[in-house]
Amino acid sequence: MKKKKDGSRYKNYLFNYKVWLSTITGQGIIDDQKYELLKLIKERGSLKSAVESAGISYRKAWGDLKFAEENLGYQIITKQRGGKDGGNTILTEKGEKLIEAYEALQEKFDESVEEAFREFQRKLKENS
Amino acid sequence: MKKKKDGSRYKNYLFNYKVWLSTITGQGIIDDQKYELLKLIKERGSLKSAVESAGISYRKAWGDLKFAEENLGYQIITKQRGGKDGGNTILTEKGEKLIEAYEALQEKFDESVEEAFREFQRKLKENS
DNA sequence: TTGCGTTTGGTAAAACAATGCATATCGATT
DNA sequence: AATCGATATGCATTGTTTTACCAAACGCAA
Repeated sequence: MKKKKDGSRYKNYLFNYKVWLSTITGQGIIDDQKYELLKLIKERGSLKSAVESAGISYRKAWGDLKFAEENLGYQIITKQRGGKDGGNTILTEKGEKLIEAYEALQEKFDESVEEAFREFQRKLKENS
Repeated sequence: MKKKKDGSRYKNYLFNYKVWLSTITGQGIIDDQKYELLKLIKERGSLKSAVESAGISYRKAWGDLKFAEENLGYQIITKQRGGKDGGNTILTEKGEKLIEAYEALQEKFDESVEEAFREFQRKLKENS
């Protein structure tokens, strides 16, 4: 337990949650990291640029996206090799829908998290 | 997309979520696995017996519990070495409170998950 | 037709996490 | 005091995940 400057106290830990899609065997398909990656692809137009901005390896991001598409059963990005800029990657309609839906999902969870956490804290302190 | 015997269709992926406590640097303190471990300790009275039942290594479970206590700032178990049975591990009051509160947390989340997932699916299919 | 920058994809290395093993400690019971 | 079974903990080994590196394919533009 630490004390902040304003005198209020807070536990030295954080409350976390995560929502994601996986295969039936548990391998991740879409999670927060991939959502961020897709957003970067959308705003930058290339996977290379996106991973550099996100600070993750191209190899992994590329493999993850491939795996995600294989398991979702549809394309979320369209990729082009060659051309004046060397190539590019953009989101498909479905890709856009996916990040929108995922975003809404996160928000929905966020709403209940605050309350759930408070209830958790309160329950912990019950007559102790 | 697969088709079930009754003709209904379902996506070939699962919806997952997880809630847990972590340090401010992201290291896990209490999650579902540790919750299960604590429940086993409660019903079996020893860490050794609990890990054998859970199928995880004693080394890790022991380290995890130590880390959890250090970061929560209080004891969740009391351990005894020696004695007629060689030793034992039981939950403290606070340990009991913790698993109760965590359980309630899970339940609270479970409630909203179903609905959130349905909404997610619906949103994905919007005019597509 | 050569160059450029990106996607594609294989593979080795590195980083990280979990397990196994060994050994010590403890304390009620015999 | 000797025993016994569980806790305590360091360290080597194994296992898994991520990164690094490389070479090739691609196609527009100069």
